[in-house]
Amino acid sequence: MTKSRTLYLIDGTAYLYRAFHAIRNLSNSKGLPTNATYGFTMMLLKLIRDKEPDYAAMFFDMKGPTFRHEIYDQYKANRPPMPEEMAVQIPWIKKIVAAMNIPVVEKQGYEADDLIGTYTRIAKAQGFFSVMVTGDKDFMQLVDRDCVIWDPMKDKTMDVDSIRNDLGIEPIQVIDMLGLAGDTSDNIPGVPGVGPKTALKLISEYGNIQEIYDNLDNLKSKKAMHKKLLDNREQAFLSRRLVTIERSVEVSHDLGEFKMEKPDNEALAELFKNLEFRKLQQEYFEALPVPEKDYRCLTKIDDIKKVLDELKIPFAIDTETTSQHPMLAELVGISFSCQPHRAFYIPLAHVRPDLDELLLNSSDVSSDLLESQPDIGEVLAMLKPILEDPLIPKVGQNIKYDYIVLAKYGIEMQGMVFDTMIASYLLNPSLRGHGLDQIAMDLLGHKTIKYEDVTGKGKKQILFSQVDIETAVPYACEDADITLQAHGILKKRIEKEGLLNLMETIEMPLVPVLAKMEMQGIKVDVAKLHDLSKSFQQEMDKIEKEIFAVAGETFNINSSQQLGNILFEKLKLPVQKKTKKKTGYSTDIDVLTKLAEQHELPALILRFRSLGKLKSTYTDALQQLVHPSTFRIHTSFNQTITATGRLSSSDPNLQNIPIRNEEGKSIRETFIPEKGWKLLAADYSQIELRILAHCAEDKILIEAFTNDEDIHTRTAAEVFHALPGFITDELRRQAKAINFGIVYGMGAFKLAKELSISRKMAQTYIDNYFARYSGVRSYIDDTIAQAREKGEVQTLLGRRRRLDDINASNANVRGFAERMAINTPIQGSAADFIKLAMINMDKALREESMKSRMLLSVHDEILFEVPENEIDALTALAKKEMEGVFDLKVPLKVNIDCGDNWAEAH
DNA sequence: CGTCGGTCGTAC
DNA sequence: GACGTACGACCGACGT
Repeated sequence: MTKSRTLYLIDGTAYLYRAFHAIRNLSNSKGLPTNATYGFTMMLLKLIRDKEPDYAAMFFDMKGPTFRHEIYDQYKANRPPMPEEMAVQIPWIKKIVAAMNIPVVEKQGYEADDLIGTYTRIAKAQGFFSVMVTGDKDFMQLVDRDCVIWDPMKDKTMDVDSIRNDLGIEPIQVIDMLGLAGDTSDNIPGVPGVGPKTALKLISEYGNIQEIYDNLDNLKSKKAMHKKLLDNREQAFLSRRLVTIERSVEVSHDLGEFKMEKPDNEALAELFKNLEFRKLQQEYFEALPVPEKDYRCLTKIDDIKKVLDELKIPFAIDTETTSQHPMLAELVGISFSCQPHRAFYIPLAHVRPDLDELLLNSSDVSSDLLESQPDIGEVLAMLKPILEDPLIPKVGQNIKYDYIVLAKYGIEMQGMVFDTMIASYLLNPSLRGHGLDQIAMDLLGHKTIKYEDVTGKGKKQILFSQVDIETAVPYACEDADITLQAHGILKKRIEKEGLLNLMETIEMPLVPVLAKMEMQGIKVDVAKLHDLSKSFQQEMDKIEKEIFAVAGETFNINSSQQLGNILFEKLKLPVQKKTKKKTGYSTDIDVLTKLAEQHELPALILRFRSLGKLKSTYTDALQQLVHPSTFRIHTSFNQTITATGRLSSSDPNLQNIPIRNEEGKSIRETFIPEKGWKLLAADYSQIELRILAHCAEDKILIEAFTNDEDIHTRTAAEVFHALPGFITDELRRQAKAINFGIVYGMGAFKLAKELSISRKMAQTYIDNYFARYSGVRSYIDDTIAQAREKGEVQTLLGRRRRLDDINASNANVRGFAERMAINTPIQGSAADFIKLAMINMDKALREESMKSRMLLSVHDEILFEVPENEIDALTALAKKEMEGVFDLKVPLKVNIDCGDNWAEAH
């Protein structure tokens, strides 16, 4: 290659199309298609990395007719309009090109080809070597000793020699070849019946079209060909003209404009972030200069006082502790940040990591460490008025955790105005996690120090209190710093997305309410749990023996794989269904229940399984989780897990404690109140169907709820065309299944299975349902239509969930999204209501100075612990607050029961 | 020895 | 393939 300056001329339009068609179904979480943008970007990056061009320019076609349309009105007339998915990506592609500092050339009336053709001519005149970056064969006509084609996607170069070799003609002859052959994609006719092969042959023989026609009579070919050429003479010359790239468009001759500058890495990083090109984003953020960080460790009371006095608002706070569970955690240090890249850490309770070392060394080592930390009591006393001031706003990442930890040290934090974890969740509740590390990467492109990096993991893991202060400082400061920075970005997004009201009126006020419930915990009868475990174990031992006797061998009953082999291979019982991932035979409840008709083993297995479930998941696990000092169970309510807005509960999950059968009830009985107190459960009755009635404005549903009818009986009457008085328990049960199914978007198949009826019959029921509940029918249709349009659904209080698959071409995938579209507004609105009710109840209990306290929330139920003398007052209060939480077109109804254990209260 | 996907079962 | 939302126990394959 020549050493002279090289100009890269990039055929932007061609790459836009190629990238769009080469990559399928790529989009970011906001539903923006990004396939073309991605392919285009990769092409550009390859060009920049492989060729390191000094001069480059990008060319695009411009909308509107060109001179080719003037001479041939059918030019490109067969082209379908640009797909919407491609059009929306063009602004992004242009932004990327701009951020890469590549000049763009467009000119009305000309295509990219003509501009590139013109510039190769200018470049040659100015002593430049040209590389046309394209995959389009039309450009071969421009190739000469100073101009080649390079296709980054195939990494293939075409020069004069390769064209001669490949085609057997000179580059300039490509014009004549294409003129004869035409081009279907551009609707250039050429000579019908003459394809590329024939055209090549003719051109290599005669040189050009003119020569062919001049020598038509001497043509050494068939008569048919002769006629084709003769009949389409005009068309051949017209086509030749159409495929000829114009090389004298009026443009600036100053190639200095194309001198490459450094890309704007910051802008690129921001673009890649929005497009969610994770790997590229990371690369470009890493290329940015790292801002100077100011992370300090404060140990002197005077210094701490000074910094606290200057603390600007809002500030981010983060606590470091000895445990992931706030109820078991001891405070080790606290970090604050009120300016980006600046944070400070106050170590409070770091200890020597290794006791042996402490003993070996002289005792003043440990006193060094003590001296290097301020007195925890003194620091907390200084912090208390700030943290408890509701007018001093605080932000945090999972700030409920910090609230609980601090509460144990006598600080009841107030003014918690923003939680970055919750904000991230509200912006996209479908996301897997909302950890600070993910938020830092997504929003700031920053890779955080991992907790494990500091404490180690597995067997080698140490407590945070055992981490060196020097090691702790950057970690702890970073958490506060990142939280504050993320707050800045997330706050704007929350506002922009219209989620601020939800954040301020529901999610943030809920934080201290949940925290107090977690701290309160619930009492369990440990002795009874222990007895239950024991009796379950005894029965399991017995059944295990029977199972092994019947099976004729011992095996692991808990292994569905081994069980499947026994049932279906050894005993040759009929296979009911396979497991989803082809791993083997299904042995679930339905299968075993069916098999129980013909063999004694399945029933034994079912019993064994049921007992094992209760023991391992509940009676054993709950005992483990009794707090060593409160003797109560403190679950974690997670506010940022579910896609619909519900809370979830873990460690232990108190939202799936059994209730349906006798043994299940016995587990609920172990949840008890304090002596002299009762448990009081307040349940929303049919809250989801009431929300459906409201949203669908369905006449029958509204009437039924307004009259406080039994909704399942009413549905039975409607669906089975009977008077309510004639509805049997069985019919009511079936109607109940239908009502549930509606909320979940159930199909006939599942209903048929549920009710053990034919699919046809199930379909009839569903048809009957929608015929009667016509409001529900149109609500479902409207909701799906709206979801299609907006790509998301929302609850009554404005909680949103994106449904990217709602327009999927795969009917299965789309069906799934459609059912989510139906269920999410209903389930999510119910979640909104119970959250709001909890906030209101908490406030009311305080205002009424009642001792009663909220313990748990289980989706449509709130469980209270109430002193006996407050039962009536609490019953009235809960009914009032919960039923009045939101004004619907139907009344909300709350059922309340009270008892000496959770089973009785229900 | 830890991680992770699969299967199963509990709740609303 | 066919009913939404969770948590978690257990198994077994796989990687360190």
